[in-house]
Amino acid sequence: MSESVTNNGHKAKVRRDRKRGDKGASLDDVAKYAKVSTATVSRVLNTPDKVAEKSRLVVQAAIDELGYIPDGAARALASRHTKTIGAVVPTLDNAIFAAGIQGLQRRLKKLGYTLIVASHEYDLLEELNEVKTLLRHGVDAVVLVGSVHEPELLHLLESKNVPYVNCWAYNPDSAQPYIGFDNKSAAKKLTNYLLDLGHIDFAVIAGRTHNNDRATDRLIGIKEAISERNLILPAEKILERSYTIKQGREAMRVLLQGAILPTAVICGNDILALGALAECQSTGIQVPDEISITGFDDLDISAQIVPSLTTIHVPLAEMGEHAADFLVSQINNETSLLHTEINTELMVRNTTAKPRSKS
Amino acid sequence: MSESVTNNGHKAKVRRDRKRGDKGASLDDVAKYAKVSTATVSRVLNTPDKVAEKSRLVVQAAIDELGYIPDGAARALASRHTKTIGAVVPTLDNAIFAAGIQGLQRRLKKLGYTLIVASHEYDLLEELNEVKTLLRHGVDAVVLVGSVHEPELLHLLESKNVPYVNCWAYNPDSAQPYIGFDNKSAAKKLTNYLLDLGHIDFAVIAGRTHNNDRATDRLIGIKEAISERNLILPAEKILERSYTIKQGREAMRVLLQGAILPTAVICGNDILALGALAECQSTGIQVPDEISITGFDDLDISAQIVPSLTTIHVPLAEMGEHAADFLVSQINNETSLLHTEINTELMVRNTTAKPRSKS
DNA sequence: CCTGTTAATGTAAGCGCTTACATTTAGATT
DNA sequence: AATCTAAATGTAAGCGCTTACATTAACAGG
Repeated sequence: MSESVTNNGHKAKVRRDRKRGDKGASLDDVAKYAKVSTATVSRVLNTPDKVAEKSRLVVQAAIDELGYIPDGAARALASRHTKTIGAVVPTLDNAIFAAGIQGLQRRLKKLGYTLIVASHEYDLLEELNEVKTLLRHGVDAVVLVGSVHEPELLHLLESKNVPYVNCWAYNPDSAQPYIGFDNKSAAKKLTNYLLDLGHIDFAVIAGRTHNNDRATDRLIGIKEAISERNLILPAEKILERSYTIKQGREAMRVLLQGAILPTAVICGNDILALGALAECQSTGIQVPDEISITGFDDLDISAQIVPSLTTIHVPLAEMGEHAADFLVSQINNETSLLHTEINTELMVRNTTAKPRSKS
Repeated sequence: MSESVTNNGHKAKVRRDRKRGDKGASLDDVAKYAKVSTATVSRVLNTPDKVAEKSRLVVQAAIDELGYIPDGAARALASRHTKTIGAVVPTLDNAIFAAGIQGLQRRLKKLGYTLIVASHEYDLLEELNEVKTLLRHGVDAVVLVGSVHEPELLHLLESKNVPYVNCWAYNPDSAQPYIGFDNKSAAKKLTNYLLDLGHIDFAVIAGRTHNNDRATDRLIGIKEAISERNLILPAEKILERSYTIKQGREAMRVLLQGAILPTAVICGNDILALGALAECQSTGIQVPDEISITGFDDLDISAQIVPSLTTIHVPLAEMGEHAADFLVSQINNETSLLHTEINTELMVRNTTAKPRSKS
């Protein structure tokens, strides 16, 4: 007897740690329990209407009884899809991305998909890396932000046949899918409103435009609107800053030290505008009496703050939902519109007014 | 000839859509290309030091050449782990969660893990569902928010042997792992500061406490501090609101209509405080001269706004990083501290002052 | 030159599912 | 009752990896 112990001991040790048992039941277990084939169990999971009601009930009972949870990896390997979609955004720190993601996620959940979000901190190479990671995880589709990416990124996606869509921007002339809004024309709309009020002396606190088409387009829109009225926006009145309140304040501080004060300060987004506003408040500058300030994005806080912020409203949740629908239909090989424009709206509030009369 | 066309046509049609080819190269392809076995390729991917440098180079070249990207599903199925971690938070709309997630994600990325975030909108059943979804996707570990969950949730996690940790709260007496901060004592610290200033008439705009241990603990801390000074906080001076600026404003409006005005309004978080502040500003009430206001969380904006907000600072990124480390060490069966407290800090700023002198 | 030892590599058995195809069953039609 | 058709179910071959174990190579010591 004692001799066999050694051997058995060895055998027993083999493969003990990674056996089912700590994990739950498998589809096989369910099949046995319900006395049907694995195929039938799989069918009640995936195509219940192809199964007779009687056996569907038996199987369902077995599933509940055993607390069976399907193994996503096995399912993905066999079916070639993960029911997972990836999104790569610049950052989650900015509410504008968080809001879009929220809408995307909500819709995706309804459609039976899970979202994986990654951020690249405004680094295009990092964006590419994140997409590779997502691909490694087998995402069925990808949502991207804006139109500027590493060339390799789209090649990769296309060569792997993974659907994708660009969001937060809009370009109907592109061969790539877009679901978003026209940053340039929205910025133009805003600027024209200010021009119509009679403003002439502008300053801009723009977001960083490097590798950021949204920030770039907004700035272009502003410039275009101004030059179309034959007015001039001096280069030194255009400040580029990162999207933080602190930077917004700092930029406004710089502006207030200038020889000639602007009557209107157009900010790249609400965060910068909130910073600019705060700086005015702490310096005792009256907004909008002395200076008008505008934002872009319409954050929740923008409508509530005093004075409330004139800005551009963007229905981001809606955008996310459209993106979800688009991608899922792509996955299912259905046809869908390549370009969907989300409409922006100018929200006129209390940080803007006619320019102070020249004294 | 023409007769065979029919048959071939049929055969050819079978399995055309879902073959590799649209997908990239497989590990087998790499092995063939490099003239080594699949095992060797797998080893250079997972345990490169177990492979001779010579063949490692050859394999690496093959991988680059073919643009090989491993199939996560297959890898997960064979290895029993997905290199994926799930987080279920109440919402991403609240910057406090976004910030913690950011820290978590950053660290996880460094450790070679991918984060999947889900939100449950303060619905415990939904939280359970999300965890189930995560489990279906095979996450290796889960991060949870707070200490109140469906009982089934923890059973599930434990029965599947999936490591988890509660964050954004702290309970050293629990048998469950916690990485977070003590909401109650932080709130107490804040309240004591106000008491030390001489405040007597308090009002509280709390977050919804139902199923929310963080909001509950904060409220308890406030109450305790006040009653320890033998003062009274009337029930009608405690308002519960959702975490939105709008609700904060509305609550403050209610408070301002009361017969006897509070000299200090303690808010459940910065969002509510910002709303309360906005309402005061629009009503012409001076903060902090007439009313002191406090928040909790220390959002970026809170330090920049005018007047800047007195609040509790919480190093959320740090918390996320600790959570990442903890979970990964759990996955690797290393031992680690069950409880890690993240220290909060009282940020005294400009929305608080001594109470107005009674006239 | 042989043997022992270790390092490197290869072989092949799954991991837990899905699904094409085969088979059985049930129901309809004559 | 015999035949046909469609619905339900079963069988079993993978999906693309990892890894235990087997085999071979490399090299040291005698």
